[in-house]
Amino acid sequence: MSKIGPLDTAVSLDSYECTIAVECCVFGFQDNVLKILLVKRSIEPFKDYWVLPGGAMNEGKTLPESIEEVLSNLTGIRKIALEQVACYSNVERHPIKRVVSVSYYALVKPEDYPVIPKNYISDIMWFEIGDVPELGFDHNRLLTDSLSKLRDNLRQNLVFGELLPDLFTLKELQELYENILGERLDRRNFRKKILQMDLLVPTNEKKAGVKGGPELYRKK
Amino acid sequence: MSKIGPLDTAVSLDSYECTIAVECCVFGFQDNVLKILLVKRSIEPFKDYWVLPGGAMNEGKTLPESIEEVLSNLTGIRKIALEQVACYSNVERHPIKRVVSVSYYALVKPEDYPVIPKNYISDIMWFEIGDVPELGFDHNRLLTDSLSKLRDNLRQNLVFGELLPDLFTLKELQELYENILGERLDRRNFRKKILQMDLLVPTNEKKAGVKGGPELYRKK
DNA sequence: CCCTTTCTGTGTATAAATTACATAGAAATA
DNA sequence: TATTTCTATGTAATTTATACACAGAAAGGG
Repeated sequence: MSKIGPLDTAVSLDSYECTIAVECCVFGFQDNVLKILLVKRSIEPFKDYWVLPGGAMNEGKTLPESIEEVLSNLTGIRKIALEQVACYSNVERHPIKRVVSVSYYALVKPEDYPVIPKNYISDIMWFEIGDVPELGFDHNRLLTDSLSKLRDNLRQNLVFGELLPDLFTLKELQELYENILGERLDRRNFRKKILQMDLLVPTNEKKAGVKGGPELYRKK
Repeated sequence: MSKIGPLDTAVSLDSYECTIAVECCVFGFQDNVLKILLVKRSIEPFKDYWVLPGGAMNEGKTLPESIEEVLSNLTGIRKIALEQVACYSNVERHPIKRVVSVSYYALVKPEDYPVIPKNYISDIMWFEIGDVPELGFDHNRLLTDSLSKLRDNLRQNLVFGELLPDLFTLKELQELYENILGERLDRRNFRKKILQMDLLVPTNEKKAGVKGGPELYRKK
């Protein structure tokens, strides 16, 4: 019976316990640029470093629920679609204690959540994806992995969550794609491909204030 | 400063701790069928249920290291390529205590690991993927998710780990693909596609005992 | 030993998907 | 009202994926 010894650990009540944290890459699209929400730590370790918003999993809550709680406290963000990315378990990834982190990403509209302070010195801020500084812990790695997963998802489906307003032009959607994928796309081919996915509905409304008077679309 | 309260949990030393388990879908290919290694529990909860091999993460070990330890104890399997699949955190997924599980999959050659007992009543056994019974905990779900991920990976790259012997024919490889993907493939188109991936090397050796005398290949 | 069976190995024609590319019309601005 | 800058659209070329048939080699049976 010793063969199944290791299995018992799944039930034994004195097994090693450890803090589980959730970290979330909150992506937003604003001023035609993909942005990421970061928070600045006010305590050690990594005091004054920017990191991904996150925190410990709470007793009686799942990981997504814990994320929602963290984000809700920080920004008022709630009920957003979360995508699980990966789990990080390196022993020395937290300098003080053992922490295993599970990362998620979320896609939101920054303008829906007034977390952007007026001044530039702040403990919570949207960063352009190209301007992300060195982050605390292994969070640059988490961000890279989340972005990869987002790109993969975007290439396959048409998932852009809450990144755009309800009504948007095809050009705005294309610019979102170009921003996330980091490559330029042909306008006509993009329109063709997106429209034949049959996930958008034209509204017959025109966007004012823009030359050409582009048509507005909405998600089906 | 209350805004960043939740963040502090990542460092506070009295945060909620919880058991972290790793579970592994060990896939093998034998007798031309995709199989999965299951173990039978000898203790409650889910006594006498089959489950995925797994166990608690150990102090000072990463999750992959913990998996390797579990598998090494069970089967002598070691140093295998693991792919992380997902993390499961439902509160009631373990009936006795809170356990968060991270699942992985691995691809091995069953014949390398003599875990198959002579008789059919056993605590560790390879199951054909179509004959998997109702498993303990939420392990049917974990298995489904792992299989999906394996299929996705197989469709994109040429990843079949240790599922085949060092030397194999293209037909054997094709049958592996067909088994995992659950669909039939055209022989000529499959050969064309696989060969132009430039990941196999022909050996000029012929497989004996098979009509037609097919050529053996090896992974580059 | 020969005949039959069953496997291997190969190429081409067709369809589908992707890419490249240019012009005419509408709205804004000066 | 002239100019600018955007929108909207179709087709040809290329690449990729799919469908499909026959000749030769090895094994097995009589």
